[in-house]
Amino acid sequence: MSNQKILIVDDEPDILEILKFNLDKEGYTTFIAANGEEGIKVAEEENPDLVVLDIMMPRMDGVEVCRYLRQKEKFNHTLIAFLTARDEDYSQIAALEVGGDDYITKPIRPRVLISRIKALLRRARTAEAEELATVTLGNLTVNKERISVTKDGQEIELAKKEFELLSLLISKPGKVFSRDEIFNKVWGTDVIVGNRTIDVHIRKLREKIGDEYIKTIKGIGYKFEF
Amino acid sequence: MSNQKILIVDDEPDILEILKFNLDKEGYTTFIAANGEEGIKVAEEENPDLVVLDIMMPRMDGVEVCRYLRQKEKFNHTLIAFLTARDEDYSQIAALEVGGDDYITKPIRPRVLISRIKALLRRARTAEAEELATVTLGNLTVNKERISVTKDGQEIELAKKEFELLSLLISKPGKVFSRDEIFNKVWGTDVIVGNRTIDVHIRKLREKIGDEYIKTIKGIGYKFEF
DNA sequence: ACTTTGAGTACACAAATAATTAACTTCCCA
DNA sequence: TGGGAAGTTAATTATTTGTGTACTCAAAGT
Repeated sequence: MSNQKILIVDDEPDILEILKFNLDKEGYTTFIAANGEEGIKVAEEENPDLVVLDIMMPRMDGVEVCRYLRQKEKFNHTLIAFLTARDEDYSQIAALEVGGDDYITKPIRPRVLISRIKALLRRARTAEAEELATVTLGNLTVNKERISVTKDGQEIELAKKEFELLSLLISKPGKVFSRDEIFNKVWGTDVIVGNRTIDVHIRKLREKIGDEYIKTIKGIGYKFEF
Repeated sequence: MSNQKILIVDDEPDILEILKFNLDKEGYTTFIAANGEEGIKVAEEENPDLVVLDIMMPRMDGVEVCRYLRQKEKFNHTLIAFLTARDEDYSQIAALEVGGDDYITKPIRPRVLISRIKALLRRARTAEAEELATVTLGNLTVNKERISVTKDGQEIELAKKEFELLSLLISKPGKVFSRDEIFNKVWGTDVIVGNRTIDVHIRKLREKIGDEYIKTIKGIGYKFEF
């Protein structure tokens, strides 16, 4: 999962060079741009995972570039880090207001920069992995990795069968699962249980997450509905 | 881990002599060079841990030397400190841009210089190794290199298996690790142990670090939660 | 070489919690 | 309105985990 793309935008060639050199060496694919407009152009083309923006640039400064990028759907998950001279209080505030993920003060120490960048990307990567293991329907969130269900931010504890049952139903919201189907998927074909068993589990689920989600289709089965 | 090598590059023989004298006395192995080219030559030969570079030197100045060194893979982890006359603002900026780790203003006070250098070397030694090997969650800190766990600053001694188990769980806080997963990751696939073994280790861990961190997900496994 | 110590594991039983069943009741809808 | 399907509840059973104790083995200390 390496080979992540980083775009650096700065008007000082020296800095561009140093950063690119260091980041390339760390195994990242690095792009550079000497001003805001060019930065946006490259970003559009390359879809970097991280954009490092100098705040102070002639014509179009970093904050503006950031604002532009943040506006676009496709840069929603792009990380943005600002480079700012120490004590430029205003810049830092503006930078964070406009949706920056980090700011790094100049003078730059390559070593520090690298570790900051690594941390940023690492955090983003785990956050993303989490997102993938997660299904959200309305105010209910099911996380298969944590084996947990959250309702309005409140964690709800479910027993194993309850969780499996809910996972099944929520995997295709709106679809009606017949009792047989539920038996096969949750209990497996070789276990035989009484026919009230499902009901009891459904009831426990409803007790915990609320009655409004699981709907009974009489004579057929159940469906999850938001 | 003492006996670190320091290279000093300066065109003033007096300074070289004073610095070498002081650094030798501190137990460092000190090399000297009177100009940029020589500095590079010695650096290539001796692979010093720290290079102290005078910025103002005839022919090849400190910044150029630094740039050259930084370009080379083998000097990646070499610390570079600049010597600069006070108020040479430009130099300081260029120096740090080019990848310097510190700059020290002249006139030099040996005592101050030594402590700066010590601090630099200490930071480099610890920061780099430690930073990557350390995970902190709430008031628990796990250091994979030192195989130690700290709770509220108090070190807790863990046996190897206990430590491995904790490391695994803490590597993805919140994620539930199934018993199988734990067996595979901690014990390996080729060892077969009784099925109460995990429990016993979990209990010992909880005994040592407190019950509030490791949560049982019945029927599935365990997770670390802060 | 002999003891001591402690990690790691196994085992047996207790405790906790989950799953299932049984016995009802209630709810739809023909 | 009557009968089957689903809901409810408590009781029962099954499963899983926790815990004390004991054994083995290897490392450390003497």
